[in-house]
Amino acid sequence: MGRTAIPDIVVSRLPLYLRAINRMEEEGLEYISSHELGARLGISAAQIRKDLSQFGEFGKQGTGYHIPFLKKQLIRILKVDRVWDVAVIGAGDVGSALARYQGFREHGFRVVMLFDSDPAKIGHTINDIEVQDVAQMEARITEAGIQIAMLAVPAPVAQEIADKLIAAGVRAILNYAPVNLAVREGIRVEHIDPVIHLQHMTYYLMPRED
Amino acid sequence: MGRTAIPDIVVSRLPLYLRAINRMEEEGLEYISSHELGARLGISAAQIRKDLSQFGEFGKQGTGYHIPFLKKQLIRILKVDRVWDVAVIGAGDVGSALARYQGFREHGFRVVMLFDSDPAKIGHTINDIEVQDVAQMEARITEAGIQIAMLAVPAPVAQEIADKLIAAGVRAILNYAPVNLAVREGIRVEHIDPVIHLQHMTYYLMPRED
DNA sequence: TAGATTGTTAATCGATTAACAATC
DNA sequence: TAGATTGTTAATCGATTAACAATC
Repeated sequence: MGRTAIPDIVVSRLPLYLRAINRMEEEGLEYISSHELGARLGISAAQIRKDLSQFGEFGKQGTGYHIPFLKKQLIRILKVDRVWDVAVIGAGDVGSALARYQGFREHGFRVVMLFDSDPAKIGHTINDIEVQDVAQMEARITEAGIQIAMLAVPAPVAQEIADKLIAAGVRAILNYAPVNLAVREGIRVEHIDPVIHLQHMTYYLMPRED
Repeated sequence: MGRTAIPDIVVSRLPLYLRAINRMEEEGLEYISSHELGARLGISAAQIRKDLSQFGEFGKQGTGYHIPFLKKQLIRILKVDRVWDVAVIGAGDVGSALARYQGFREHGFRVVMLFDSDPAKIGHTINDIEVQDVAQMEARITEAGIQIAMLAVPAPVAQEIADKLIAAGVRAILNYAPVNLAVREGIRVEHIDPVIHLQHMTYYLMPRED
């Protein structure tokens, strides 16, 4: 039993396909070929067909993919055909922006808790979400059964808080702190760090001569 | 002439190596082996040695890599041995957080301009950076010779503004808007979108049964 | 029907890993 | 010297692309 697992690199492209498909649906398109979708994403048509065929036969010869149908399939595959509750840790600039961001809801996510250690912030409300004391974090996340956290705390405390999140049952962490988190098998961590992206790009830039 | 170019996937790992090396230097470590560095990053020792050897011989048999020396080399290779001026477009939650972020400076970047279209924001100051009218953007970026921009504007206007940035001489865009930008050859674009990461992770999560 | 495009197989390409001589 | 670890080559592994029969 059990077909061989889908390569993670394939899974990592599905959200990009979904985002593009959403956009095309907004534009009023009804069908899209692998070629057109690939052109938008800078990916080959063959790769898109191969990726999608891992999950089923979603297209039709001659006409391509029906956009509403493909959208539905991608949403189901990525398990965002429900709303996932998310906790945000850290109510600084980044954490506040995440708590306020309106784009989560329509893509399967809802920020339901926000934690900080600063007494000046605790009790205040951001986008109708009360800032709670991080000391309560483990208990509150455990009782709510939250599986996803976004970590926007200072680098020196990120590992310690990540450990507590995992102890509380969190299994996926989107980490905004510029540190590599050590986590046990089975815990997903992804990283957002603008400096990493900028340094990647400067490799290719030429210094201005002035 | 011209050796074959370094694969981009190798370049993309260098900032991660640099971040880890910075951390180790802070911890007071002096030497690091490819094995230890790999363990921290979840990368094989062989890959680290192979990656670094693309740029020179930075290690020593028996002892590994001298941390301050390797740091210096990575900084040079990534061209962050200078300070790059960066423009931020959009003074909403994300743009403001970027303008305030203190972590850029020590890694080679400095936010020097901030633009928005909202008259209520123009003229105000965020972290000593004046919010300027986006109508002035092209002129101001051109005259300052800025090559790097972070784009934190609403999705519907992102492409249009990206086109103007490129016309103004920008060659690297860190795009926070959830759209795929179409850019000509030679322009670097990288993407930060929390929804993409969250949807990647939910693929692997099991729904709570409750 | 003719044209277009899928899903899939085989070929190609590129990246990672294993292994080890060189050497600190 | 003995032990450790590099840089590099060859082997392996996996991902991407090309090609095409099937079919809408």
